[in-house]
Amino acid sequence: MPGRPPRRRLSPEERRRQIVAAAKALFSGEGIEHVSMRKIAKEVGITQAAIYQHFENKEAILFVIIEDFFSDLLEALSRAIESEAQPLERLRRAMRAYIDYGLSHPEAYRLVFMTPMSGLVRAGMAVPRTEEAKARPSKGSLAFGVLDGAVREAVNRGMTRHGDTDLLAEAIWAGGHGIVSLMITHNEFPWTDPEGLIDLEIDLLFRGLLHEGCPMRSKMFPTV
Amino acid sequence: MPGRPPRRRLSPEERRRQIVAAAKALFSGEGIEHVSMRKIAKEVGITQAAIYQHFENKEAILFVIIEDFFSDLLEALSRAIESEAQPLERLRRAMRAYIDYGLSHPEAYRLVFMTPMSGLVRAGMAVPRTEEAKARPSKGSLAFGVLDGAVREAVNRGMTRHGDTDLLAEAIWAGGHGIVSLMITHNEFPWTDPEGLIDLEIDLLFRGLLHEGCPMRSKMFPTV
DNA sequence: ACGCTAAATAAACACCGTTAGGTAATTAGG
DNA sequence: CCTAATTACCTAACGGTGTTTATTTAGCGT
Repeated sequence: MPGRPPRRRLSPEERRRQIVAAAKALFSGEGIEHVSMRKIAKEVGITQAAIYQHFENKEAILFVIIEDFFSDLLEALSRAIESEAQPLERLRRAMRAYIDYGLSHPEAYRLVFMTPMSGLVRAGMAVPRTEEAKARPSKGSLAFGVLDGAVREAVNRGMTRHGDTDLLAEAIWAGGHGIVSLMITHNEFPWTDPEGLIDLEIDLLFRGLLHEGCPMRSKMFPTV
Repeated sequence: MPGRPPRRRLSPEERRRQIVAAAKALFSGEGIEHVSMRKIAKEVGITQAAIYQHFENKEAILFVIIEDFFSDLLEALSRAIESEAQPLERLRRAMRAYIDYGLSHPEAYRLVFMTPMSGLVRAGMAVPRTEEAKARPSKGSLAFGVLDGAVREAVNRGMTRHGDTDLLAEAIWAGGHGIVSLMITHNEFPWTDPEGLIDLEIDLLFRGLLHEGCPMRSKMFPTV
């Protein structure tokens, strides 16, 4: 009978890489719920307890995944707007890129934006408004900054109906998030037209549901 | 030493009520993650295994909670629009009621609308479009129907920029969901003005981000 | 070649959802 | 009223989870 394979010692850096890689694989494969320390360890070829030599706990592994998520998101957003000068089109492309990125990374998106306290706060996404975030901006806050910046451009040029940039950026973000979140959670829902829904959501946020001049009682822009 | 307290047998109906009540209490108290069969059982005063006499599994308990959630949501939406005739104001009130209800039941909302496959599909919310849902509408599909109906009124009266009622209802829903979902998950996020954000989101969906006549390249309403 | 550091291990803890099988309380039938 | 059937409930266990402790041992520096 073969004795168990000889214990191999790897450099901490290499093992960390392996562990994160295995976690990511299980992650996007079977979904966040089914990523366990034991499965990660088996994938890597070590015992579950060995992981704790390299990560304080499970959260610490997920934290790395979250950071990578924000890093890739930032790159996707930046690439989406880089070759465009018109502010509104920049904003539209940023939203579209955000939605596309979210929908193509559903498990990570769920972890970051749909799990209490896992993403934003801990990864320090926190809109670049706090002093701390302004000093050492995280990839997350930079990602939000892309959206925020696009909105700011439009506001500064007097293109918008409303002037509070911060509030507008949050509202725009919420709209995009609503689409991503809903389609991820209920991907079996009988959506009439997913692609059309995305376009309509963006258009609604930009142009509104109503015909121009259609009167409506509204707290922010009372017409009636 | 006192022998263990005598075993008390209750009627299945009464026990079911107790179990669901205990689950709901733990639910909104400690959050969905920390609701376990053992804790429910301890709260009720029975052993964990006894629960399986009344519910097939944990999901079955959550299912009852989901049904109640939809039932209460439907009532909240109905009450919000009952004394209003103007279509747009009915729609606005329905959205506001949806958001308020979600934010005041964060744990249940998370379970229903932010957990894969738990809510809509299984509770049969499924927009009242499928034949099955039209025949025996669930509380969930009726709740969506309130939103759907309000949108339909506005569309029928030619008040809207776009004519696809189904798509519009989904987009409006996504917008409201975005707010609720984001504020629930990131309730520690430095929102500049939560109340203002809700109003702005609704106004954005109705009136749009842009000044009237502000040109923008758009897939749905090209102006440039 | 030796000794030290630390990566890896084995074993255990407390928790989870769920199941099998035995006990006993309630109820139906005679 | 006594018996028999039903079934609510319990005890014990299984395999899973994250994590901790004590121990072994690989690999590097002297």
